[in-house]
Amino acid sequence: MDISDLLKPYDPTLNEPKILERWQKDGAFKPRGKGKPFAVVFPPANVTGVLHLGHALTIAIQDIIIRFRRMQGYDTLYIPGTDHAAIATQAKVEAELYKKEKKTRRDFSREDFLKMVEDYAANSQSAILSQLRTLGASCDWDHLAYTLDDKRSFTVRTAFSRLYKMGLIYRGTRLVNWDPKLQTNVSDEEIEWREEVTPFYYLRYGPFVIATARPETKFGDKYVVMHPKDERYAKYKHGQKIEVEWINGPITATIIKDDAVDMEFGTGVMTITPAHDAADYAIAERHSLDKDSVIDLQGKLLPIAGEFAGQHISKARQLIVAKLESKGLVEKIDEKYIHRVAVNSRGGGVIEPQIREQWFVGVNRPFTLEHSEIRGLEAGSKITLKQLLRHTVESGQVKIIPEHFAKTYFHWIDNLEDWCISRQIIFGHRIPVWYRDQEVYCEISAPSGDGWTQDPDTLDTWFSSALWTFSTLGWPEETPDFKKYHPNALLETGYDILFFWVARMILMSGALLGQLPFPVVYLHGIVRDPERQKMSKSKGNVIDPLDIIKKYGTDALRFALIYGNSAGTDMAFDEARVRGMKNFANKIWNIARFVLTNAPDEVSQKQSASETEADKAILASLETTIKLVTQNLEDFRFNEAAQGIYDFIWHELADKYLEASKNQLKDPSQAENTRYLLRYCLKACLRLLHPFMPFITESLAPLLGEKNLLVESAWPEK
RNA sequence: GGGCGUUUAGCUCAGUGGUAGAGCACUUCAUUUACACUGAAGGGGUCACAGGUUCAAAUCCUGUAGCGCCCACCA
Repeated sequence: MDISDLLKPYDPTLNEPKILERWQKDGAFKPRGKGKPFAVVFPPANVTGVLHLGHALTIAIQDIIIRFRRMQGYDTLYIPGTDHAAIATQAKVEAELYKKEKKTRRDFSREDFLKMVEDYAANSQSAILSQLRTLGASCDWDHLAYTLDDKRSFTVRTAFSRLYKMGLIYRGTRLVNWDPKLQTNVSDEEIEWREEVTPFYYLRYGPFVIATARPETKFGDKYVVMHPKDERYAKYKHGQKIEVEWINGPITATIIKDDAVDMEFGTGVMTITPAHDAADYAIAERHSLDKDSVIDLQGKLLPIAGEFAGQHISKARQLIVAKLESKGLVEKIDEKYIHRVAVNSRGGGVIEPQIREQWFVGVNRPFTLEHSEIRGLEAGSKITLKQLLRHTVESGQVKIIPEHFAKTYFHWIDNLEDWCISRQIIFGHRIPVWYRDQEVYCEISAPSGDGWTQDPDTLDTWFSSALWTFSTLGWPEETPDFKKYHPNALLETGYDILFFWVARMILMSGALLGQLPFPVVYLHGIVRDPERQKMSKSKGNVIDPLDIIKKYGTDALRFALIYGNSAGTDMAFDEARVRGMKNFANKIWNIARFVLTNAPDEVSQKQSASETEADKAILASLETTIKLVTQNLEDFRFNEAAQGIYDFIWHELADKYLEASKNQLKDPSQAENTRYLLRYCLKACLRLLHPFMPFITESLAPLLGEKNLLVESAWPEK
């Protein structure tokens, strides 16, 4: 390429693919093997679909950091990867299957269905990787990882069995969030609450009136609960038994006094359904009450419902209310009650809590930290995961940016319950536990001998992504990669997965390695649509980064996402801003045309005697800009770094110095030094701008005599 | 119910103690001589409101209001 190729205006769509090829051919993103290690993982993208603008922001920030540090001489490693996203992916395939062929997963064998999900995941993965490249992510593709590939699966089994032996993973029976649609349970974090207007029934229950939004669950209600201090019911004693006429005839009810009851709400009296409601379950636990199931795993009523047994709860409600009315048990109905319904946010159905035996990570169980590089936690000390999670952030060893998210993090820890990690879906890591009669065997691989059966459940997808900072580096092998790049240099991700992912990485790294996964967490905000709505397929407001790139180029998109956005703050996506940044790219292109036309060859520096005021001013301004950009990048203020380089290039170099140079070039005593400075400033700008706009800078660099790829060049010092 | 954030120019947002900023939009001039995806000049804000601290507050403190998010077992 030479100056005649600098057609006008700048066309990123022609230019960017060529640059991608050059980086690719050169292996430019591999760690150089010398310098201080600096590793960053790309948050493994779900193979449920393609990348969105949020990923583009992630890549823009991470790639700026990586390119900046690489130029500074660090041994950078940027690890790309994808996440199998267990439930979300399986739900998606099931939904498409039903839409296309009206079939469900139960119409196929486990193997055949799994094959379909895996094909879907593989397709999606190749699309994602191509997008990562298009967005300019300078990842080392040799380190590509997938949460469900063989190496990662081995890491997962190792982690599971070690945590099991440490007493941190246990099997327990308790109330879990059951999704009857997907036939699996999900963790508390995966639940989304939706408000719904529903009738609220006031029912006569012996001498009391109880209120409920869900009469279909009330068959087994044999405990009636009230607050111990409620004067209205003082004459009833805890444990007292009374006979009441109920849906299917008389039952014996027991009075329970518990201060969980809100005296102000409803009538101040309630009956409980411990097997299908978390609050009721907690009361039943406190008083050792029976927890009879009323609903089966498909959402149908059990024999306890008498004549209604076998009916689906969604259909049974009206019939039950009709019967209650015929028996005169309905006091009144409030038609406008607002009820909160729990829904599986991973494409599932309405949650129906069920008592089930599941696998948990116990966050309050003391364990011995065998090895520790975490300050304040001695090797051999006994702590709980909760304490570990709190300590790492509280002690400042994991610094969260912006700082206020640390408060959110602590708040979450304080309310944290054991993490339910087993799922009843088939796409994911099979739990490495085998049973034979009463024997339980937990190891990395199956036991020898006959008669063993493996636990049919799979793991929560976040279990494998929690290991990501080291599963990608070869752990449990003590690989050179692992020794060099763990802890990672920092973690960069969206604040929306602080609990799902960030906290659990701290947990796994601490418990298994006695290390922090990273010293810094930089959280970015959510990219919203121009009306500030969250983008989602169902709303139809998703903006595809590839469409934007086609119109304005990757450089412009990256710069627009960075410019004017601060850590942890949501942004409303504004196409006009991207257009503005495309203009900026064009500006640089034209600066280069001017410089190359007027100073086509390398010039050596003239002595300062011939320096003009403009010369001095531009050099001083360049020096300030280098300091400013460097400092802001080191302090994670990407927006200010971007603004600094933008202002210098456009308003100092172009608007002032280029204009001044037009006269200076006519003066023989100044011409040579001016040519030198034009080239010098532009070259410095290309380097400073490279992390932000890697494509246009890389393509201009050779025209100015840069011998090496800009990716591999040194960061400007002065 | 608990927690967190936010309110700055028409729009989208930076700015955290020292004379109010950017991008887009707008007005006037310049008409192609690196760039019209341009240049020069300019208009536009009592920085939500009320108190307080300070020589000095958009910035720190207290309170109020609007908006938003997260967490939570009101049946």
